[in-house]
Amino acid sequence: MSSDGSARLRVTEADVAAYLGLSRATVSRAMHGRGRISAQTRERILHAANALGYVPNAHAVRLASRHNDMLGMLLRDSRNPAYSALLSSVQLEAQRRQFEVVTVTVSADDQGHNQLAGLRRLLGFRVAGLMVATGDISGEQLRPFLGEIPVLRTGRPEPDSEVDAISYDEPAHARLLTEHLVSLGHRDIAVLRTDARVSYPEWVRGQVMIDDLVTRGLRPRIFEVSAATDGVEAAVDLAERAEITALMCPTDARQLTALRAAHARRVAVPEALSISGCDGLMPGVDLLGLTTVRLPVEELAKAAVARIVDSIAAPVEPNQHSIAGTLIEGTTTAARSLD
Amino acid sequence: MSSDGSARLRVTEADVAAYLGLSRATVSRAMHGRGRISAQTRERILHAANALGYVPNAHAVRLASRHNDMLGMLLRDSRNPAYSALLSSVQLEAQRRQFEVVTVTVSADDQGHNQLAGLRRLLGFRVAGLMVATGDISGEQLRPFLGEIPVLRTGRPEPDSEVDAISYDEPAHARLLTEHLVSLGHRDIAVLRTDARVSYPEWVRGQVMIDDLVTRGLRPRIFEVSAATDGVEAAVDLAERAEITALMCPTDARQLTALRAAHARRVAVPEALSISGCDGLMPGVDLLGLTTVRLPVEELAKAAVARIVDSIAAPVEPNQHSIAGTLIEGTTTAARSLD
DNA sequence: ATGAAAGCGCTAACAC
DNA sequence: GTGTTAGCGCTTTCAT
Repeated sequence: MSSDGSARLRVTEADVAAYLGLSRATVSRAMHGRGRISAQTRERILHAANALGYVPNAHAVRLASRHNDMLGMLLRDSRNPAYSALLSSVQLEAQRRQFEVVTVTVSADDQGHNQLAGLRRLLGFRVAGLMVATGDISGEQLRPFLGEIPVLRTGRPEPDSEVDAISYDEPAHARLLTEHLVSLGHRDIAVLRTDARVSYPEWVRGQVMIDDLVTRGLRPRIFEVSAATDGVEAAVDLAERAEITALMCPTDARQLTALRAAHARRVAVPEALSISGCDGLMPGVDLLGLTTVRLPVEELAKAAVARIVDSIAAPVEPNQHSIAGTLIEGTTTAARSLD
Repeated sequence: MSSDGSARLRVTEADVAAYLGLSRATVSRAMHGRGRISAQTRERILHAANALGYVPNAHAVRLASRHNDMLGMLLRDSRNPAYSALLSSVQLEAQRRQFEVVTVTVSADDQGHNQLAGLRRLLGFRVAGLMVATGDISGEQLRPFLGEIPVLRTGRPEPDSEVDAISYDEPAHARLLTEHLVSLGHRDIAVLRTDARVSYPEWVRGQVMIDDLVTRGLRPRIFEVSAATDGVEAAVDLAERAEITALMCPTDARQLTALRAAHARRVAVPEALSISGCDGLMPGVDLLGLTTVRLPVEELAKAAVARIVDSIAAPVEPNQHSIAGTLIEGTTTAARSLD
């Protein structure tokens, strides 16, 4: 487990200093650009460092220096494109602000235990702030850390009002879609509602769609999505019998399933059945012409990093901020045909 | 930029030692389980550490201890599910082996410069090994590091034979698919070939499909995929005129586009046109019934981590290892109908 | 089994 | 502007 790496990685600040007949302090100043140092020696040092292949030891730097420039991100193991997209956006945004991101991916198997272990690993790095992008760890479990380090629940709604959070405005997404369908003239609408235990955000979307439709005086048909069944077949049945003219899915993946089922049953989309999704993250979603809401991933990442950086600078009041995406009107929805 | 975190994160090894009236050395031994220490004091220490909220400073640990337990991963900024899936799998596998993974995501904008800067940042952490999961940095650019630290090009084919690599066996994937279609009786086949500059792996798939079909005595129709056009429309044109009975796409995303185009033109899939893809990573791919090849992401991640860990233990001969995925026979392909 | 002491590689006052 | 001197928090011989 021990690498006896050769040359360059063994070069230390002292080596560079000795090579130039300078002191380590001067080399240090040259490397991170702070402190008084003549432009000339600075150049010489940088040049020599490069020639010798000197790369400052990040652990030593962080141990010795006061300011912490690492952000911790706790991520749920997931193929979920929403999370992977979030990670890369956060990483890029943090980099832009000169912060390093250290990520710990936790598998969901072990209830709570893995998550807390992950948190501890992050704390070991003395991260300046913590972004928690998983719902597996409760607000309750987060509490003990709140006083010690900025914590931001990221990309997930947060029930605990003590915990600062910034998430997608899923209710808004749901309403964007219902508004879209209703304004197209649809009245007989089915909604796929995911079991909250399978996916909480999906459940929220479905539930709000249903509520909103009811508020508008409609009586949506509801199909439950669980681990066992996705409800799509049943919904398409209804479309086949012309009992519904629109089907609202909680994700684009499910929308694709619905599209496929409709196609197999020769139910024309969007002529006979309009179908909507939610996500907008699938590669090629634009080419596919899906009607959906695009999650504002980049925007969320920017806002999250900004928020956590702010609360590192000075404590902030916990707040539940959310960001809404935008409706993408594709070709899977159309005005209700009056036949 | 400086957090003056309170209580727990200020607790140090010395605090725990003082609290118990022991020496720091003993506490240290208790924390990482090595060295002679009585089970009894070990328990006491662990208990006290927990009570005081002591979390060892990872930087100090890594600076003081000999063995390096970090793996560096250079990742291309990408929404590409193949990469995000790889990242989470690698992370999980590394964790299983008690390695920490530090990732740097590089955006592709700046030719080579960003990539090298990313590499240096990784080296700063004195990572024990480097996984390079981007093609943006050439074997040539990797050369200088080869002698100093194990480097593994991961998930991408490597032209430079000096560089150890483990990647997907894209040619095998291509042949799995051609074999599948040919055995279904298809003879008039179109292939979408992506511009190599847009995506090298996609280009390989397409090119090998074409070569393999030619080898089998067929004359595939070729459609170029560039940033500007995806060739799908043209291909479906041909299907409409019954000049082809199968269309091979380089990715599942493009396959979806093709499916949609076919549907729009009322070209029945798979009756009139069989369509294949490649990836198998899209959420819901199983439900959609796509015929594709599933990239062996988990397997690759396992193999990559194993390989890099091996070469950390002892130098290995550079080698170009590749892993093939498996054919998924969906419902987008079927035997050629003889009409 | 435990403690004392010497670093690991770097930064940060404080002198000069 | 540059050098000196203490650490940062931990590990690790080497004694005891």
